[in-house]
Formats: sequence, C-alpha cells, structure tokens
Amino acid sequence: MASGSLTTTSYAILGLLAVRPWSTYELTQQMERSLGHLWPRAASKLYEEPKKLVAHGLARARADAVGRRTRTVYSITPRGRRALARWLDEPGEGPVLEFEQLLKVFFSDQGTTPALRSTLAAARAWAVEQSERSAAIGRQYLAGAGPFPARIPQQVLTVGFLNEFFAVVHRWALWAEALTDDWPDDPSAATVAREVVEAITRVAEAVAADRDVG
Amino acid sequence: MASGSLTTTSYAILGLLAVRPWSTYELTQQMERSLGHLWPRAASKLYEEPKKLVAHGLARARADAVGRRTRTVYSITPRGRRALARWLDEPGEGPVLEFEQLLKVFFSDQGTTPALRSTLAAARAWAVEQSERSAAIGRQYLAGAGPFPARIPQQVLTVGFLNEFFAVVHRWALWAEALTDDWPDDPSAATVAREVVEAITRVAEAVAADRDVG
DNA sequence: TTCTTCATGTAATTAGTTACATGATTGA
DNA sequence: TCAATCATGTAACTAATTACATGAAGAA
Repeated sequence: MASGSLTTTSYAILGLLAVRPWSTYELTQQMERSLGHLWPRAASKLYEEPKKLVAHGLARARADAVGRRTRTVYSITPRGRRALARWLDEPGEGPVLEFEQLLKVFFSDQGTTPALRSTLAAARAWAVEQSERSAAIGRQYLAGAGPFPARIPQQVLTVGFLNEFFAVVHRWALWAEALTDDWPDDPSAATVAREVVEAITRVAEAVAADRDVG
Repeated sequence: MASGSLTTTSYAILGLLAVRPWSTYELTQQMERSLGHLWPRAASKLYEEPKKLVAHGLARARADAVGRRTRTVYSITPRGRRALARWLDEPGEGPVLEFEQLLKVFFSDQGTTPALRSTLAAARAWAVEQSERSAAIGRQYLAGAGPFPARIPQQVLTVGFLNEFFAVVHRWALWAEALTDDWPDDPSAATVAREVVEAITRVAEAVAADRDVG
C-alpha cells in the first residue's frame, strides 16, 4: 500500500506491462505510437506511474546497466495481472473530447469567415496526417510485418475506431467548408437552411432510435 | 497583467461572455449544456477563470445582491472582444481524445470476452444517451424555439460534428459487437479475417488520399 | 417549519506539463 | 572529435478535480 490510489493512467501502463516488460523510454515510445491516441499523457508521467505500480506490488523494477548509467525495466507481477483483469471487468467511462479547433468554430461569429475557414482547413489537415500514419501501419500488417501479431484482434478493434474517428473529422471539415463557402466575411451575418438543421438532427435521432432495440 | 497567462479554458469562458453576460452559476450550466462536449472543465474552474480575465482587463465583474449574499456577474470588455478575435485567428489544436472504454478494449486480451462485450455495450449506450439529448435540442430548434437563434449557424457547425461523433461511437460499437459475437471466452485466442484488416486500412487510406487534393 | 435542491463559492489535494540536466550513441 | 540526437530521469510549476461549507428558494 502506498502513495495514492491507482488511476486509469496506472492501468494503462499496467496493460502495457502485461504485453511484455518495457524500459521507461520504451513506454514513452508506445505512448507516441499507440496509447497516445486514446489515453494521452506526458512522457514524464511514464517515469512516475510505474513506481506506484511497484509500490502496490503490481509490477517489479529491474535496474539494467547501460554504459555507466542505469536503465529501469518494469515487468508485471501475477498480482498485477489479477488487478488488470478486475479493472477490465468494470464498466469504464465513455469518451471525453477536447477539441480546441471546434471551440473556435463554436465562437467563430466573433471573428472572420476566413479565420473560421482556415480553422476548418487545419482540422482537415490533422485528419489527413493521422490517417496517413495509420494507413502506413495498416499496410505494414497486411505485408505480414508489424509488432505483436498475437494482439492483432485487439488492435483491429481499437484502430477500427480511431480510423473512423479521423474519417469523421475529415468528412465534417469538408462538409463545413462547403457550407461556409458562400458566407459573407462577417460570419455573424450568415444563415443556414432549415434542411441542414433537419439533417443533423436526423443523425442524432437515428442513433437515439437504438434505445428501443437495446 | 496578472496571475498567469491565458489558456484555452480562459478563451472558452471569454467566448461565452462575448455572447452575453453570465453569472458564474450560469456559466456552469452552459458547461453542462454545450461547452462541456468540446472543452470539459470542472465547475470550480469556472469560478476561478473569470477572475483572471478581469485581471487582464478582458472582462468586468459586477456584484449583484441576491438576498443577503452576492452573486458575481461577468461581462466582456472591448479589449476582451479584440483578444477573442485575435485568438480566433490563430490555428488551434486538433482533437484530443480520452476514451477509457477503448483503452479497455485495447487490453481486452488480458480479460474475458464477456467483459469486452459489456464494455462495448456500455459505449453504445453512451452514444445513444448523448444522441437522445442532442436530438431533443434539435427538435426544439426545428419547432422555432431554442436559445440564441442568431448563433444557429455556429451551433449547426458544432453540433454537426458532435452528432457525427456520437454516431461513429455507436456504429463502431455495433461493428465490434458483431465481430466479437463468436469469439471464444478467452479473447487472446480470437482471430480476425484478413479482409477486416484490409477494410479498416482502406478507411485510413481514403482520408489520406486527400493529401493530393489539398 | 423543516427538508431538499438550487446557487455560490473556497480550500485542499492531485494529476499532469514544462523545463531542465546529463549520459550514451552515432555519424559526419 | 565534435555535434546532433537518443535515452533517462528529476524538479518546479500549473491546471484541474474533489471535497467541503453555507445561504436562498421552493415544496411538503
């Protein structure tokens, strides 16, 4: 028992350790490559959290000598695996989104239409960039390469969501760029057709209809 | 000049004040109703940030008496409007996602298939609930009601994204539930067909193809 | 008139980020 | 052999959350 309780971030690290042992630096690499898209945390956190896992008896640390300095490699303990399985059994929180560009779109009537449209273009570029990176990894797996082939099913489920997420950002940006194409320079003077409001409401209603289905 | 620089959260509040003056409690209501979906922050933050805006000369505070206690109402200053417009001119960050349920899916090979599937069901229920709320507001606007009719174009752009986001969570959960339907109890023994990997890769490649288009 | 919920904050705590420091490795 | 980059961390700081406290308003 030690130093605060376990957070979702703790379990994110613990989950990585369940795959194989990692040095702290390798953990930061994984954060950039995969985990960062669903649970982003600063690298320095990854030097801190594993210590908490060790204090709870869920992981072990081994000091590995590289040249004159030491590197710490962490691995999961049997207790750690049990704790992870228990955590996986609990419901978990829905998605939480932080989207600064969308915030700027929301308040765009206080700025200019060119500013709004360049924000939309930036969002679209973001989606393209993410998708490029993801497509490259996908092709790598299709070619028979790619790390952790045993975990492909879990990666497919996860990447299946992320790619759709990137696609929705892209599609939305295109749609919004088209919609604002003929707006006056002052966006507070713009109007949208009733059919557009109907269309976006239908999207929500289609999903809401699943309530009955269960 | 005072007490730290302005953050995105500061501008989120400033944007609300540009619409009309609000008491702090009203600001927390707006956080629940609209802003919380794209820039979620705890209520207590909303009691603190406006003070920073005042210290920077971007907002004014008026103490309003209600019974024996006082309520603070904040309003934007001309300098505040200019600062907001400048901020809207800057590019802004792409979306950042925190998705605990997806994290559990990612590590689901360390648990059981029933646990995985109940996580998927929870994600789907989340999407349905959000969409219900959003659809109700959409119908309200279609009936001619709804607050801030002058800002409907900006709300359409914003809600247009959010509804598609809810829909993508829903569609993904259904897809994943179908895909895992015949999985063995131990999900680390599951496999997925090559066509599925091809399909999710095509999604990313379709978006990446926009690079050429610009 | 008492209970509950709405309303208005402050204080304590924690999670997370930015900045810094420095050794190891590689390649020009 | 020097510069650049990779690797490994710590410390200071800030943003944000949770917990708490209490007055006002309305319902039973």
